[in-house]
Amino acid sequence: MRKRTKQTVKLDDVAALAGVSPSTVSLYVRHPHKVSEKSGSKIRQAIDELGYVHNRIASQFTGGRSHTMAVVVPSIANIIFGRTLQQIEKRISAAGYQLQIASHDHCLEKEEQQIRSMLEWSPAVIAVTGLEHTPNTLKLLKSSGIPVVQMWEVGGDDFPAQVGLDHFKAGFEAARYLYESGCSKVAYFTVRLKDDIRAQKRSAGYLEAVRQFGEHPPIILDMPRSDNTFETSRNFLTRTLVKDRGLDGIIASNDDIGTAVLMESFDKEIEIPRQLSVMGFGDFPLSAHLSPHSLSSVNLNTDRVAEAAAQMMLRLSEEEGYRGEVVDVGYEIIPRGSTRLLI
Amino acid sequence: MRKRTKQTVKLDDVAALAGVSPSTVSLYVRHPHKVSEKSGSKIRQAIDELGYVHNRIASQFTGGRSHTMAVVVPSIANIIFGRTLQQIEKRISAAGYQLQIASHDHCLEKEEQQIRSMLEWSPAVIAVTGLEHTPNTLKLLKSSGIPVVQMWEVGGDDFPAQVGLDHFKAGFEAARYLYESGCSKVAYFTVRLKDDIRAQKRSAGYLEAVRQFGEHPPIILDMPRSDNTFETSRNFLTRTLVKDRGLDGIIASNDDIGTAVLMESFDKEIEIPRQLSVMGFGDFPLSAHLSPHSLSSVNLNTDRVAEAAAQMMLRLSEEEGYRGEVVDVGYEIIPRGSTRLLI
DNA sequence: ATGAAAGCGCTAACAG
DNA sequence: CTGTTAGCGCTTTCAT
Repeated sequence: MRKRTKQTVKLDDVAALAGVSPSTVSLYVRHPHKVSEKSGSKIRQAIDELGYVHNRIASQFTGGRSHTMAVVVPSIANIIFGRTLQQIEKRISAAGYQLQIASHDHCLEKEEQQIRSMLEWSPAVIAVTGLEHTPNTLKLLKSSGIPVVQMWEVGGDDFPAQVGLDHFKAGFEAARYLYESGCSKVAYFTVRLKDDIRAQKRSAGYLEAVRQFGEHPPIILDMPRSDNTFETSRNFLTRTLVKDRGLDGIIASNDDIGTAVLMESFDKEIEIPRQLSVMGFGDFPLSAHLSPHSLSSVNLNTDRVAEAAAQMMLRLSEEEGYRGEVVDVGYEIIPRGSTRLLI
Repeated sequence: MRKRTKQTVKLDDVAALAGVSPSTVSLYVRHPHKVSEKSGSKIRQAIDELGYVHNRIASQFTGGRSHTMAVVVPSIANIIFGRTLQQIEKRISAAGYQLQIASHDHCLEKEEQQIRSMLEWSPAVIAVTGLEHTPNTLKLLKSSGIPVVQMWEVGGDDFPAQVGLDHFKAGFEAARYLYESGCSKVAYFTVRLKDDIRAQKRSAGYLEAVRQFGEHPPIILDMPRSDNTFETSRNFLTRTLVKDRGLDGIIASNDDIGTAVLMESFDKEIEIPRQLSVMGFGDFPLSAHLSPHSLSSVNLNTDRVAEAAAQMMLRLSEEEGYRGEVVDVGYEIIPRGSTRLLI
């Protein structure tokens, strides 16, 4: 870490040039309208002339108010989280906050580290993903006193502020839909089940549905991590169909997997949805526009999660006494061409 | 912004409990091995007992060294930028830096604001997207003295540190490929051309190719922004085919558009690639795995951009005197099922 | 290897 | 509305 050259222009310099006191300049920088127009214009001019840049580090240090917000997600590249981050960034930067982002690739130990680092910056609020964390993470969060928003799930009582949905129920309903639309043997396709807790919950919902509606043992296909989900998923489909004769329904843990299944089905001349019905999760932008068969999916209400999260983050930061709330954004099964109509 | 309660436990408290001086604790926190094992263990114990959290704000304020890095991109949700951010985050957080992200949706004025905000935190390095910026942005960057990495393009002499590729050439070559593989009338499909500078450059390359190889006026289809690129692109394809009879090649400004074109072609029973050839940009993960026709695309070497950018950011921060370099990652045309083979 | 002292640049009372 | 004063919590010489 190279040492920054000591800041050249500081607030005092501006004050000197403008012929006012430093505190007036400080006030102007933060609340321009609380300063008389006369002083204001002199200060503005001095700032321009000197090229002064407000030093937020010093400001936050002294003032004790935080102007950053932190978000910790499993992955930035994942389309779901990416969209969420995008919306959150937009909202909070408009409110004058800087966004800090960290990811942990579904590793709870790494998450703990990342959260620990975040807390060292004392952000105004921190948003985390999911209900499950290491005991230490929970303790850190609690003792930091920094408000926390939990995103993507609802439940438990570790987080007074949360916005998400019940992944178990979503998984259950997706599978139920397939059975009720005439499938008799439904499998669950997923990647890295061991790591992805929400995928686990959805698959647990699937298991429950198999128990209630299926007359076959559960079939969970847990694919290894890979550079390309589409490729892996395509490969696994064919193998599974050989191994599990009579399979006529697939729940895909996300729409990428579902899309891959559809592509492979086309090549293998599997008739969708009669011979094989496919239901994804996430309702990705492409899903509705696939041909020849659009992909049925469970809409996880990404936008509502992002919006509610951003809103809560802002309120938690600015509203004294507000503790947050539990927002269940729900989910909706969106039947499309890859599944049969309900009977 | 709610005021943080004054930090409970501070370095001095740890020092008192451990029975050493504050400066020893300070040293320990930053370089544990520079403190004797005896003092070290006492300090470690005191930290645990008190639940001390190192105050990075104060640390950075005093020390003048920055432990954050900033990245400014048009969009976080965009798959290309998302993947880049993911990789950068991983690399720099491993090196002990915190990542700050801002986006501006291709609006250069907003970019200026975002960069201005970023600079107020005096990050160790700032990474920006593209060569074009407002004059003010350039001035800000320059006068800040903070090292800058420009990503996604190469050229000009505003940035000594840059990693990217020549979008004009990529656009030119993509179009040339179509002509050489037998197309006689090639159109360019894009979204929000007015805003996306790199898409403009690619389209300019297309224009040049039309001039050289085409015997038809250029056809640029600039679609309005929309919630769903796939939907819009599908709609526009059909209309264009009606209007521009004889169209037998399409360059899509990104693979999402290319994918949509393929989907629509299937529904409209357009024969790919004989009747219509399609070439995308970006080589998105799905493109190779589309059926019945995989999507030919121009690989923009996202991973290399991310890696080189991260590496340069780290070096610029830590290596005295290093000014960065220009890395042209190039691009590769990847012929697949949606284009004919070269003759 | 460790300690004492001197700020870093700004904001927060308070007084005027 | 503006100025004065006193730190915020840490790092950094420079001694020891």
